[in-house]
Amino acid sequence: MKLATWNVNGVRARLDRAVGWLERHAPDVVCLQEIKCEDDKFPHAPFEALGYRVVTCGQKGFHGVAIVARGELSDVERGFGDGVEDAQARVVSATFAGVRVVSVYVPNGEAVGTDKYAYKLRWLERLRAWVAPRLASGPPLAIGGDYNVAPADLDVHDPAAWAGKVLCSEAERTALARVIDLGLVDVLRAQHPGEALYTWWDYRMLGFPKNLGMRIDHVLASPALAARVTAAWVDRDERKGALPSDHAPVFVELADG
DNA sequence: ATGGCCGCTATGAGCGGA
Repeated sequence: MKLATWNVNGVRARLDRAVGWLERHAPDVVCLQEIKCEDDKFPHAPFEALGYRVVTCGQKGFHGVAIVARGELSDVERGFGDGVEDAQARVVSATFAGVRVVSVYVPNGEAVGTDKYAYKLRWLERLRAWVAPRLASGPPLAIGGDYNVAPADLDVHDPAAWAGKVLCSEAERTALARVIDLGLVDVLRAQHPGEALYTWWDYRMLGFPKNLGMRIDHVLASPALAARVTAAWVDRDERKGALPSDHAPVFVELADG
């Protein structure tokens, strides 16, 4: 099974690229982030024409996540269901081919010390609380998404410049580590230890040509699923050319379970 | 060349992203 996660930065604005990308790579299941539309505005027809089904958790204008798969998506869950009042659409889950697939869009956090930063840290704690019981029992988990956290300095093109800043601060790294330390595996890092790999490059300042990137998009897998990983890579080619997203997709290849 | 922000909105300027 080929799984991918991609912050598409507007599924309508990126429709041609997204369709071409699906045709070329034929992933079995994709976690999308920043669809930037309400559920009924998602362009279902071109996805269905390629044989995909789509579940969304969207909102107007901002954020929004989806799962796209070549087959049935069951037990769809939108949000955390934790009783917290939260108008932002940032998580959707569904079971596909025996795997609990989760698409997450962790808040950006704006800057350390802001209200949005505090919301980000709370959100990561809510994610931890959501994951814990689902890791203890149930189908294997694949949590793909834009986590907006570079886990280590290796994941940052200029660690000194970014030290203590949003995406790299200790509190964010600790909050993400608390999720991972439940027993998940950062699949891309596990497949490429010690290698500087990035998934996002700023549109400004020649970020991509100069490779001024960060690794903030991750696939976290439960142990049983991590054991099935045969390869993981960043699709840097998708960041090239006309009108790209500022994020590149991450692919994971899984052996049959 | 992999190129100088982009997508969104009760748009046409301002906000948010990371």
